[in-house]
Amino acid sequence: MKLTRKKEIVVVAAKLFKEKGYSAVSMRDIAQQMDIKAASLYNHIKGKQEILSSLVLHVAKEFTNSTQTITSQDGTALQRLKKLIEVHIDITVHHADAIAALNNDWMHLDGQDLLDFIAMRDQYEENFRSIIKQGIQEKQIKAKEPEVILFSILSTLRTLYLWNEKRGKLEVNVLKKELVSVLISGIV
Amino acid sequence: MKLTRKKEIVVVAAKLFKEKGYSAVSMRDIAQQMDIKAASLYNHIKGKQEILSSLVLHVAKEFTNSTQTITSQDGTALQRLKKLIEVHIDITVHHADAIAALNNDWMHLDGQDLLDFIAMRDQYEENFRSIIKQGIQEKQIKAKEPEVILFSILSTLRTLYLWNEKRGKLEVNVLKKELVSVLISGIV
DNA sequence: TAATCTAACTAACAATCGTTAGTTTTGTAA
DNA sequence: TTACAAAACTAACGATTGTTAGTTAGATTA
Repeated sequence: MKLTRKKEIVVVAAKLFKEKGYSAVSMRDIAQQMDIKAASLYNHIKGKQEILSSLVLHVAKEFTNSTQTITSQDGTALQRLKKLIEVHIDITVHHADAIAALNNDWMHLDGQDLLDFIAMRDQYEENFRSIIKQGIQEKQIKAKEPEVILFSILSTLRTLYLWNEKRGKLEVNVLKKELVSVLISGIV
Repeated sequence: MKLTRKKEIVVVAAKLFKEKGYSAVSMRDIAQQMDIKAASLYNHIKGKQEILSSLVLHVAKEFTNSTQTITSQDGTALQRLKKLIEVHIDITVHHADAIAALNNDWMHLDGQDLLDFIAMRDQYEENFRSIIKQGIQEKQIKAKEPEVILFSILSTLRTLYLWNEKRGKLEVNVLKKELVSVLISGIV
């Protein structure tokens, strides 16, 4: 497998992107972190853009697939919502750095990659929205503004990558249970 | 007042920073948006860093002051929490672009500005945390992991600047009421 | 009118950017 | 040992970066 070295670059780059953003990280920064020279990176990747798109599109696909699966399976809206939150937590825990790029650096994708990303993002959001609307229709969810509910839950899930570091001793299953409870039942 | 032109630069820059991030926006980009040349910007500002720090520190102070006021006034934890959410919405609506920089570009501050920002951010978070702990102690808030509650509410508020655009016809007072309800009482 | 100030300009700087070309080292298989 | 491929290297490129110096046009003040 030639994948080893390339993936290593992507992983190292992701960590740097998370701290300073795509534009503020130079190829020389990435190379230095790997104890090689910048030019050597080009033995393994086509360019800086490829690092970003590997990173972002891969995890975006994971989100889209998971969400699609949940939407296609049957279950009540709340069951689906719970599953959605749990899946989101799982992906976040395993790809925290990539999610930073997905949240903050997607606009630096170009050409078809950018279009693909936006399409996936829209589809993901639409799936989420339909579950909430289903819940309101079935009267499982209190009929508030669906967009406010969508926004609140999605914001929390998307920012989770930042808090996962501080999660500390909080075990993943505990986090899932707590977060599902807070997001669905509130805090009072 | 000589402030006029400088503030204009800061406002224009904020809008660009919001879309591409601080590092991806050049002085020439900012100048072009104002129909002048990059060098002319330096008649009004010391440099790129000053734009960022004006932007970020100003709104950071506003958050810190508001939070400090709420914490020092008396009231139940839930009353304070509600007030906190409302204040956050007000500031967001009036300074959406600055908040983008505060969320995404603060790490590009340097020297004392960076230290000041981090201090304010920590203080803000600590005030928030103490209100939640107060609520748990007074049994107004269900005793879950306080950090999970803090994280959930703060994430939603901090990302609000992104959704404010799409808010559309949703009036500010409606948004306040809905968001307070969703964040505190949940959605079921 | 003359002097001053404001805010724009042109031109250029040193540094850094992503990237390419060509070369050398290193590890593995015949 | 020889041959080959993988992966590193040096050197350099054209473009862009933030910024400075010196100048000029237009408005305000003395």
